[in-house]
Amino acid sequence: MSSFAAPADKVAINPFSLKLRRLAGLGEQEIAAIDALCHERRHIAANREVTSESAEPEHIHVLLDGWAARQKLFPDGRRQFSALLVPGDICDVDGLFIRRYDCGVATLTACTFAVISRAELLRVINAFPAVGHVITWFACVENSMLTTRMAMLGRASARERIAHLFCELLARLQFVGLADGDSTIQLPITQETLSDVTGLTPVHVNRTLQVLRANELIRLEGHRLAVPDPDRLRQVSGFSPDYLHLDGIRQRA
Amino acid sequence: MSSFAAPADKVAINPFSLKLRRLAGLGEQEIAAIDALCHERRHIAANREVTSESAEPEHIHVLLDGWAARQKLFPDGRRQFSALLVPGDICDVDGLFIRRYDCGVATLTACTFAVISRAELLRVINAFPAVGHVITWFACVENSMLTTRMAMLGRASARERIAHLFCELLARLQFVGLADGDSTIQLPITQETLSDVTGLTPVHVNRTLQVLRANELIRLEGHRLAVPDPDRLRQVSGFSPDYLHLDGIRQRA
DNA sequence: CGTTGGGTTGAGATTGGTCAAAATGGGTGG
DNA sequence: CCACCCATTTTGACCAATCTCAACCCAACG
Repeated sequence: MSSFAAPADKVAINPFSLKLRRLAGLGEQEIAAIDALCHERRHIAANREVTSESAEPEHIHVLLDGWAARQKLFPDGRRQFSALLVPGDICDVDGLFIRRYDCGVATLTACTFAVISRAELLRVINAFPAVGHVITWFACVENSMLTTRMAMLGRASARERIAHLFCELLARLQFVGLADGDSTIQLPITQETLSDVTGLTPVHVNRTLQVLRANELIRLEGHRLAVPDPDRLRQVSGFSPDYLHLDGIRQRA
Repeated sequence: MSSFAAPADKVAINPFSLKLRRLAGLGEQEIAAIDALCHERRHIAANREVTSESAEPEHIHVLLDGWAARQKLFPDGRRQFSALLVPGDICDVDGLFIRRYDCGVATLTACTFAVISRAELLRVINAFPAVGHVITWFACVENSMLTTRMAMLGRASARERIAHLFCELLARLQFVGLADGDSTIQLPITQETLSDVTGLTPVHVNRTLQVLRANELIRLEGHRLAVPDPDRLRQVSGFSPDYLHLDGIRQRA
C-alpha cells in the first residue's frame, strides 16, 4: 500500500516533471515534449518485478508514486539492491541503448509508473539534443550514486551504511517534496529491504537500528523515520549530498 | 612501470579505437571525428591523481596504456576503488555533464592518456548525434559494471569477489587484445590495490589468494595471472560476462 | 650492503552472520 | 468486537569470516 495520499494521476505536477524543471535546464518546449511522452500510466502491486533481466526493452519506466528498487539476484537466492527508487526516479534509462538488462526492477510498495516508449523517446532526443544530454546526465548521476553506495558497502560499518542511507533518502525525498518538515519521511519498507540495500542481514539491520535509536540519531516507528539532528546523522555517516547532484546538469557553455 | 611493450604512441591501432570500432556501431566519418579529438597525449607516473574531486572538468581522459582506478577516499584514509581502468577505458565520461567529480582517478602504473577537450567533444556530439548515443551507452555500461561489483561487495565472499574480479579482467583485457592466450594476463597491481577494489584488507586478500592458488583456480606469480580452467573460475565466482556488454551498443532501429 | 616496498605468517579480537524461537501488530473474516 | 493469521520485528546463543596488529621475509634497487 502506498503511503502517499493522492493517486499520482491527480497530482498537480508529478515528481518527475518537478525534477526535470529543477535540474535539467531545459526550455519549455523540450519539457513539453517529454511531458507528452509520459501519458501512459501503469499500476503495479507491491513485490512484483517491473522489468526482468532479459529481452530487448521497449519501454522506459518513470516512478511516479510508491517505492521500488533495482535488484541483482544470485542464482542461490542472495539479493542485492543497487538503488532504491522513489517518486521522480527513472527506473531503467539504460534500456535506451542496452540490449539486455542485467539487473531487474522490483516494486517495494504498490507503484504507479509512467511508461515511455523507447522509440518515441529516441525521436524526441533526435529532435532536441538537449534532451539527450539530460538523459546522459541522469545516467552519470546514477553512476555517481552507485559509486558512493559502493564505497559504503566496501568500507563502511553497518552503522555508517544505514545512517548514510537515511541521510540520502532524506535529501532525495525532500527534493521532490515528499519530506515532512526537514527531517521526517515516510519509509514504507521493511528491515529486510534495508538489509538488501546495505548488504547486511535483516537481523543485523535490526540490531543496528536499535543502536541508532538508543543514540537518539533516529526515531523510527511504524513506517515513519524522524531524524532529530540531521547534522549529527550526517557526521556519523560521512554523508555529503554532493554526489546526488541536486544542483542540476552542468551547462554546456 | 607499465608492463606493456610498446609505448602507446606507437601502437598501430589504439585500444580505444579498437573498442569504438567493435562496440559503437559508428560510421567511418564519426570514428574519424572522434579520432581527431584524441591527438593530445599525457603521460603520468604511477600513484598519481589524474583528476581530483573538484573544479569544473574541462578535459576527458581516455586510458591508452597502463592501469588506473576510480577511487573514493574517506576523510579518515579508508579508500574504495569503484573501477579498475585498463587500456581503452574512458576515465571520466561524467565530466561532460557533471559540475564536480565526486570520485577521483588515480594511476596504478605509469599511464598514457588521450586528453579530449570537453568543448570539442560536445561539438562533435552536436554534429553527430550517434556519438552522443555512444557516450550515453558507455555511461550505461559503467552503470552495469558498478551494479555488478556492488552486488559482489554486498553479498559475495572474499573468495567470490576476487575470483569474479579476475574473470572480469580476463574478459576485458582479452577484448582489447591484452591477454596472452585466452587465460593469462599481466596484472601490474599490488594486493593492496586488489583489497581496495574488493573491499577487503590486504592481509585477507593475501590469504584468499593463497586458497585460490591451493585450489589450482589461479596461478599468480610476479605480475602474471594465469587461469588454468577459466570455466571453473567463472563457476566459483558466478561470473557471466553479460554485464560487460561486449556485444556492443543496441541499434536504434 | 642497507633500504624499501610488497608479500606472508601468526595470534587474537570483532563485526556481523546463522539459526531458531518469541513477541508484536496490522488486517481479515466471523 | 474478537480471534486468528501472517508478516515483520525482536531476542538469544553461538559461530565464522574477516580484521587488526605486529613481526618477518624477500627481492629489487640504489
